[in-house]
Amino acid sequence: MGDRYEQASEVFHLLSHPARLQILDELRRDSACVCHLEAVLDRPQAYVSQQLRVLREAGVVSDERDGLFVYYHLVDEEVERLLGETLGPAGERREPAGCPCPRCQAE
Amino acid sequence: MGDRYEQASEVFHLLSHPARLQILDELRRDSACVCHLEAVLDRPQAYVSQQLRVLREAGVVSDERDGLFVYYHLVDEEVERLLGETLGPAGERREPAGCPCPRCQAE
DNA sequence: GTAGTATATGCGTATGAGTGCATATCTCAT
DNA sequence: ATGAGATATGCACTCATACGCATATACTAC
Repeated sequence: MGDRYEQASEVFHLLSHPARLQILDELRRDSACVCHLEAVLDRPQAYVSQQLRVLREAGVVSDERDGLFVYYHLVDEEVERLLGETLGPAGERREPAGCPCPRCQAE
Repeated sequence: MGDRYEQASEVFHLLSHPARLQILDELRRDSACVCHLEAVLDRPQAYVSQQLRVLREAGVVSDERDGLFVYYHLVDEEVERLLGETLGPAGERREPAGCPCPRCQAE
């Protein structure tokens, strides 16, 4: 079937967006809560949540609640390889100022 | 700068489209004329030409005229690697019925 | 020149994606 | 139960994109 290309194009569509790309790049370093991503991207919380929803519904990230915070993980290996191909190896985890989650507070 | 993600997302955007993806997949097997792609995709000529323009203006394919026919080549190595990553190794070149170019006519 | 074939371009339209904003939901603490 | 912080959802608006179609251009043969 030709919808092999349909399927593949959907994966690329997820990556064809700067904010989503940055989120995924951050998540491949380490899982992170929404407030962490909000601080790194410097975008409103609702905006980050919406992009996370797109990624979640596509199945490339998973969410895990811990008290007030929700931690997101990158779970798609193909996406991880594609990120490595175009962005190079994952960098260091950054601890942005203004993120209240316990992980970022433990400087 | 953060527009590293901007740049990368543009590459992914090109690939986030079934028809363009199929064109690029065909071109990584071998260069091909428009009528070849038109036959493989089973789409109107104008449609194929428009997608080729997008790819050409993005610099991932080049065009080379030979008489009546224009042959397109895949020239972007990163795109070639990304295609290999998600579509697997390139398959055999197909010679579709209904393509008048000399290459396809030499069965 | 004309005719015919291959390819490119321009334009109109409709559908969907991206984004902002208000608000709802969940959880914990008091 | 109330309040506060973290996250999710719903809705509306705008703008880009995909696509179809008519037409223009480029080349060849006669």
